[in-house]
Amino acid sequence: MKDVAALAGVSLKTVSRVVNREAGVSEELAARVTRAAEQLDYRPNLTASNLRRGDQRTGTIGLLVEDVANEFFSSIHRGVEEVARQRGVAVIAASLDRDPALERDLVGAFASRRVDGLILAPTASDQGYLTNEIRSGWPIVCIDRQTTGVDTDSVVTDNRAASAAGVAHLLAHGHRRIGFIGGRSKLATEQDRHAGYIDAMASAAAVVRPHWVHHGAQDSDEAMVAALAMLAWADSPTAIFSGQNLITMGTVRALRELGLAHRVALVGFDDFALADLLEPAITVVAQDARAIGHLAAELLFRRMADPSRPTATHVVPSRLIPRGSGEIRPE
Amino acid sequence: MKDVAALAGVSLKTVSRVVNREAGVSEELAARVTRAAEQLDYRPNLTASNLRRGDQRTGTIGLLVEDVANEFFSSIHRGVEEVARQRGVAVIAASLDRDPALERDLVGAFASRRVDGLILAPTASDQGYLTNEIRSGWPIVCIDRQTTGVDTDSVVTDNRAASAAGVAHLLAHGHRRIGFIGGRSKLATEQDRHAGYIDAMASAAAVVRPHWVHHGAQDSDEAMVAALAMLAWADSPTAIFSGQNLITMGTVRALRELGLAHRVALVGFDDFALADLLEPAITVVAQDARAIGHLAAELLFRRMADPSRPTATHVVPSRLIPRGSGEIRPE
DNA sequence: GAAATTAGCGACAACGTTGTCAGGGCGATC
DNA sequence: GATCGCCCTGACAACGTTGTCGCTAATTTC
Repeated sequence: MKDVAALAGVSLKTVSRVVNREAGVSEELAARVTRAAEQLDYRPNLTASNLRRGDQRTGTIGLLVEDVANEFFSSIHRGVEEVARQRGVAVIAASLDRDPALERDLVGAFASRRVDGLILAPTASDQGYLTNEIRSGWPIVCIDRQTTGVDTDSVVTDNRAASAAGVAHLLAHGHRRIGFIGGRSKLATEQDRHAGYIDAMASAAAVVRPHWVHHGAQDSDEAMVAALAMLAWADSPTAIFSGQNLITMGTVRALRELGLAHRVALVGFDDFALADLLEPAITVVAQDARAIGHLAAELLFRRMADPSRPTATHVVPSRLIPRGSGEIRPE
Repeated sequence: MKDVAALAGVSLKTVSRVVNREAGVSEELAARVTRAAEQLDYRPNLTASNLRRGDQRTGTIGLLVEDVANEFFSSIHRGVEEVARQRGVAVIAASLDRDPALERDLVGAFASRRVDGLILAPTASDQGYLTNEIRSGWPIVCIDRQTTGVDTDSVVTDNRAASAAGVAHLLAHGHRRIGFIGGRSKLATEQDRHAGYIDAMASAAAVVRPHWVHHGAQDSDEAMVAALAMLAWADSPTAIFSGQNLITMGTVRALRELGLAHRVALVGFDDFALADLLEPAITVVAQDARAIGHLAAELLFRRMADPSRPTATHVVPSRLIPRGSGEIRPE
């Protein structure tokens, strides 16, 4: 900028005015400055600008999710990005890998970077460490799971009801022996989905045997192993409800391996690409990930504009998409 | 920081020293400062720090890809993130949606943010606009496609050879009438994959009819329409080679719809989740997206450390994974 | 015991930008 | 012809840090 000012023969401030399109610069001067800037290939330094500017905005928001490569979260990312782009705001994303310590570290790192706001899919069991940040007015929106211990805006699915609906669908097709395969049981989403399963089973007066329930499947492979084990019992389930997209995929693998894909029913939480092309096609309880991203970002910007507005929890609808695997009847 | 200094009764510089763990502060003082910082919930301002620091590093790198929600690119993102995290560097990602104007805009935006380096999957047909940035020493690594018009490090697949191998696989299984469905023909990747198709056909002296070749499928749906049209001809192809993951999915849909999934062979470029669970399972020419992300990030950091090193193009291997759809023989 | 070294700390300037305010020029008004 | 007001423009300080250097007091060295 100094160089531009020198080349155009004007003061720093005038260059600043031209760059920011402020009123009050004669056309002639503005043209001269613009020419000089182009000639020197000048790029304004946004970080310095943000430092000096009153509002302290960095034009950056943070997004912390379980894994940016997971279809569900990458779709959320996309949704967030779309809203942010309209406002010229950049998105920094990172993966937490269900590691609570990492969550705290990355939140700290984002705070140091002064991101203007944070969209967080919490993985730690308690977000008490956020208390100070929130009190200081740092805008935070939680997605997928709610925070515990602090009060933030959040965008969630009614996991319990959605899960109960999925299980009820299986019950309605005549199943009584229904298994549940879930992820890390410390996560609230996980617990809610399990609770929904229990709810549905209870309201149908269906018995739940311990070996029909598996918690803690971390990925597709672990889910497959769990499903294989579950299906090895003499009184094995005639239907399975799986708590998450990767788990559903693992379960499909297990059913295939055992040649049971057309005999054991399956309903999965979360939709995924190609679910409709599998044989049988997979019935799922679907969340609209991109819409979640949109909404979360909108809420974040609304809170940034007005930090004092009361926090709210938005429950986005989920819907059951029957495709075949969930409509298999018990033999 | 001022407040911390005041509370601890020391100078700003001392606080700075403690925060950065510089030597030369007595234990007692350091403890006092640390306590004060905690009490005030102080977070260092990284942007100010970077501004002042000599090296002008923001601890941020940019990643520009076609779509962060596309499995191929989100896996790359993940790979980049893993390398960046080790160094305490954050990743800003954005989607270009194959829009050249957007590419220029976002590159400019990232330049203004002073990201320390850029990983770019080019979508514009010419990156001449980058000349100045590169000359000024801005580290850039290109992935997926090479830049044209400027000289950068790049990480690419040998699209032409890989594509030829895929088509040769079909030829080896007795096919002569092989179709090609590709994406936007302006993209270099696209052209190379098409060229590979032509190469393989030519070296087998197989005829290529114009209506067996479709360019410009932008998404899964368009690919499906193209495949349906292609398969409607009297001399329709007995096998199809598809140029990208979304296109493969659309083609699968078309084959299903026509009841040809087990009669028309299919080999796709790019692997995707569940490809092995489809019926038939889909034979693909697979790139290791995460490895591409790793390598690109490593190269970027190497260039950041030594801007003068000569640029190089790294060709990552791709491999053909036979799964069933590519081994169907013509009737 | 004096000189030299070292450890510990602070004052000040600077990074690249913008907000504030003051000043110069010029036409309009009385 | 003096005064007022307006339009441009520039000087300066400030944003939150850290690099440089200088100062004091304690420790070591001869």
